[in-house]
Amino acid sequence: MTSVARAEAGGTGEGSGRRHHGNRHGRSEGARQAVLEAADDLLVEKGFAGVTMEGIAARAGVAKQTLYRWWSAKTDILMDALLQDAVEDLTPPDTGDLARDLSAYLRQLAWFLGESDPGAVFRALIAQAQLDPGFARDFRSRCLEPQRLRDRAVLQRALDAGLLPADVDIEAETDQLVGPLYYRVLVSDEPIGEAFTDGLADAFLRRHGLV
Amino acid sequence: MTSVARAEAGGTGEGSGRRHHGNRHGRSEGARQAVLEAADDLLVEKGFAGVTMEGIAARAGVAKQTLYRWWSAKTDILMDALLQDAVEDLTPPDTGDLARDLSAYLRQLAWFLGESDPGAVFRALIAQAQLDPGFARDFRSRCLEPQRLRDRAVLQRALDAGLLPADVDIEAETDQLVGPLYYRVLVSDEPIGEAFTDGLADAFLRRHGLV
Amino acid sequence: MTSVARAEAGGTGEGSGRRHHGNRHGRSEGARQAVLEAADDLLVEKGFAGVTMEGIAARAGVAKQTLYRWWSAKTDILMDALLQDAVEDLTPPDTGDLARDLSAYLRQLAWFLGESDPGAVFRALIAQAQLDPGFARDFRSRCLEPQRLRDRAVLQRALDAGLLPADVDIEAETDQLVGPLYYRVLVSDEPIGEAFTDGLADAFLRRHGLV
Amino acid sequence: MTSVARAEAGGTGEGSGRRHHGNRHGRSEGARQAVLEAADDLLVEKGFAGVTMEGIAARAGVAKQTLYRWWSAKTDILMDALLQDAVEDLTPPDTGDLARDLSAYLRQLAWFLGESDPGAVFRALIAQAQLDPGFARDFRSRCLEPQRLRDRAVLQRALDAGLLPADVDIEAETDQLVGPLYYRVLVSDEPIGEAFTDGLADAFLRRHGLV
DNA sequence: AAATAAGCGAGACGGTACGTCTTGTCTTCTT
DNA sequence: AAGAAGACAAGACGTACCGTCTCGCTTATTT
Repeated sequence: MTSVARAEAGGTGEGSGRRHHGNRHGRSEGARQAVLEAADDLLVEKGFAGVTMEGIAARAGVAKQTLYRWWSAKTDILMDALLQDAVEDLTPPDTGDLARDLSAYLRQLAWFLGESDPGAVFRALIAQAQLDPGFARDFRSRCLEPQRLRDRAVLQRALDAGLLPADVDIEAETDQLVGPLYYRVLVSDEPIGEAFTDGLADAFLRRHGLV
Repeated sequence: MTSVARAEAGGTGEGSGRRHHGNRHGRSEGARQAVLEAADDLLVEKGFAGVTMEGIAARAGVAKQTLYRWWSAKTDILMDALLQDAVEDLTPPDTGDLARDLSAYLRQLAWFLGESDPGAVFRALIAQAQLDPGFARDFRSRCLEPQRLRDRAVLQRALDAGLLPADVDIEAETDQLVGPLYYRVLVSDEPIGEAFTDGLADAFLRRHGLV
Repeated sequence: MTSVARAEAGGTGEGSGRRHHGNRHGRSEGARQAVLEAADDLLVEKGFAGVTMEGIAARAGVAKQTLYRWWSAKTDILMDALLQDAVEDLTPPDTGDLARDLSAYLRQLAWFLGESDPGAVFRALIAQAQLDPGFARDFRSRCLEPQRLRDRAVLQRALDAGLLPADVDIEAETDQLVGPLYYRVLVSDEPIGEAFTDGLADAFLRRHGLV
Repeated sequence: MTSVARAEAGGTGEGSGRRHHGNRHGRSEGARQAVLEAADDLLVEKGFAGVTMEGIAARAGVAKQTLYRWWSAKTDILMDALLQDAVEDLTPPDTGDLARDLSAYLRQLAWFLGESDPGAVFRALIAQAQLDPGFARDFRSRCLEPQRLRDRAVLQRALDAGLLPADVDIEAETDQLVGPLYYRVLVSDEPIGEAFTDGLADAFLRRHGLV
C-alpha cells in the first residue's frame, strides 16, 4: 500500500538477466518529480485541504491514474516529497563537543519542525497519522523511526564515548529532549527560542553532571 | 465560526407553566445531546474519516440544517463533545505533597491522552489543528489553553508555596514535564508506563533540588 | 430503474392528504427542463457520443448528482426528452378516408424517423436498445409500444368500420406497412420518397381488394 | 480509417516484386484469429458494453498496440469477426422454385437476425451505425450492401427468368419482403414464426399474380 | 553471418467520463 | 422560530477505458 519501490528505469542489466517482459522503461521519473513538486507547492500555497489528487494531477500535468498507479493517497505523495527533499537537513552535527552538538541539533530541529517548508509537510503528516492508523504505520516506519534514530544519535555518541553512565535510558532521555519541541510545535504553538532549546540541553547536561 | 453560544432553552419562564407556543424554546437540548453522542460514537466506531456531517445527522435523527445552525463543522461538534464529557477528568490532584501530586497527574494525563475514549477525540482535534489554522485558533482557545492552565497548576501551587525559586520559568518547566507525554502519544506511539511518568517527575524534582 | 415518476412540485393538495414528510417542494421542474434541453441539444450538435452525463450537467447548470437522482443513464434522459417533445407529432390522421389516412400517416412517419430532430433521438434509442437489454425493456414499454398502438390505429379503425375482413391479422399487416420504413431508416439508409410510402399503402389496399 | 487491408502474411511474392524492406513476415495470423474470437466471445458473454479494446487484448493475449495497428475500433473488430464467420450462412437457396426459395430464404434470414450468435453481432453493428456516421459508411459498404445483394438475389433470378414484369421495382419489393423482418428484430422484438415469413412471401406472390 | 526493420507483448502515459460521496445552502412543511 | 426532510450546485473521490508511446524481443529477409 505504500509507494511502490522506485523502479529506476528498468534497471537495465541488473545482474541476473530477464527481469520483466513488457515495458522496459518503467515509471516516468519526470512524472514522479512533477507530482512531488506539485503536491509540495499546493500544500504551501493552499494548505492541506487544498491538496487534492485532482489538483496535483492538474498542476503536475499528469493523469490521475498515474497518481493512483504509484501512490495510494495524497498523504503518500506528501510523504515521498518529504523524504526526498527534507530529511537530509536533519542530520545531527558531530563536532565531538557534546554540549555544542546538542544545542545545535535542538535549534536545527526546532527550526525544521516549526519554520521550514518541509516542516509544514511533516506536521500535516503527523496529523494524518492521528486520523488514519494504516497511514500511521507507514509513516512511522518510513519517516518517524529514521528520524528517531537521528534524534538519538547525539546521545548515542556521547554514550559510546563514555560520557554518560552505561545504564542511562537513552529512549527516555531522547523523549525529554525532543518531546518539548514537538509539544510546542504541535500543541501549544508557542515560538521556540534559543533560550528554550538551550534550556533543554542544559537540563540534560546538569541531569548527568556534565556541566 | 465557533459553536454558537449555548442558548440554554431561551429561559422562558422555565417552570412557570406553558413552555412554548410556536417554538420559543430556542435550541433543542435533546437534539444537541443526540448530535454530540452520535459524533462521539462514530469517531470511536469508524475513525475520524467515518465522521461526516451526513452520518452524524442520520445517526442523531437530526436534519443537516440543524447541525449547520449550531456548529460550523464536524470538528466543532467533536470539540463540543470533548468539552462536555472529558475535561473534568483532568483536574490535577492537590494533596499538598508535590511529588505525589506530580506523579499522579502525569499518570492521569498519560492515560487520558493515550488510552481513553475522549483522548481519541482529543488526538483527532490536535491533528485537525495542524491542518486548519482557523480551527487551530478555536481549539487552542477553547481546549488547549484551559488544559495548559491545568497542566501548570501543580507547579503553580508549588511556586506559590515557596517550594520553587521565584524566578523559575514555569512555562518551560511545564513543557518539559508534559512535552514528552504528548510526544509519545502523537509521534512515537510508544506506550507510556509509570516508570516513564515517574522518571519525568523525578527529573523535575532533582532539577530543583527537591529530592 | 426508469425515470422516477414526475413529482410535480410537491403535489400540493393532491387530494388524499399528507404525501411526504421531508422536502415539500420535491424535484425542481426548472432543473428537469434544463436537463432535457441540454441532452437534446448535445445530441443534435455533437452526436450520441457527445452526450455525456458530465456534459449534460455542465450545460444544464446542474449537479451530476441531480442527474443520477432522477435518471439512471443518459439514454434515460434522452427517452424523457423524446417523450416530452416528440411523440405527439405522430398521431395518425383520421379523415375517414382509409387510403388518404394511410398514405398521410406513412409519409408522416417516414419524415419523423428519417428527417426530424426527435427522430434522431429515436434512432439513437433504438440503437441503444440493441446494446442494452435492460434499457430495451424500458424503452419498449415506454416508447415503442405506444408507438405501435398509433401505427396500428389506422388499420384498427378500418377494421372497426368493417372495411377489412374480420380475421385479418392486424399485427402482421402493420409490420408490412411500417417495417419497410424502419428498414430504410435503420439499415439501408436509402431516402424514403412519397412514391415509396404510397407504394406501401397501395400494396396494402390491393392486398385487401380495397382499390 | 477502415480495417487495414488484409496483409495475408506479407503477401510474399505478390507478383510485381519487392513490397517491403523491414518486417518480412507481415502480420500474425494467429494474433488476428485470437482477436476476432476474443471479441466474439466477449460480445456473447458480456454484451456489447463488455467488449472493450482492453478486454479483447487481455483475452486474446495480445498487446493493445496490435489491435490499433490493424483495427480502428472495437466495432471494426466485430465487423471483421462477422464477415469471417457468418455471412456465408446467408446465401439464398436456388432450387428454381420461386415460392419455395423465397419462403426458405426468409426463414433463414429471420433465424440469422434474431436467433444466431453472429446475428447478435450484426444487431450490435447496426446499432453502432446509428450512433456513428463514420462507422455507418464502412459498415454499409462492407456488410450491408453485400447483404442487400443477397436479399435481392431471389427476386433478381425470378426477374431474369421472366416470372416478374420487367418494370417491377426490385428495390422496393425487397424492402417489403425483408423490412418487416428487420423491424421485428430491431424494433418490436416480437418472435418471427414461419407463419409470418410465409405470409410475407405469400403477399409478394399474390401481389404479382404468381399464386 | 550481420544488419536491418517490422510485428509483437507489455505496460506506463495523458486524458475523459463514469457513478458515488460529502459539503454547505436552500426551500417547504410541521410542531 | 426551530426542526425534520431532502433537493440542490459544487466538486473530489477512485475506477475503467481510451488511444498513444516507448521498450526490448522475435522473426525473416537482405546484404
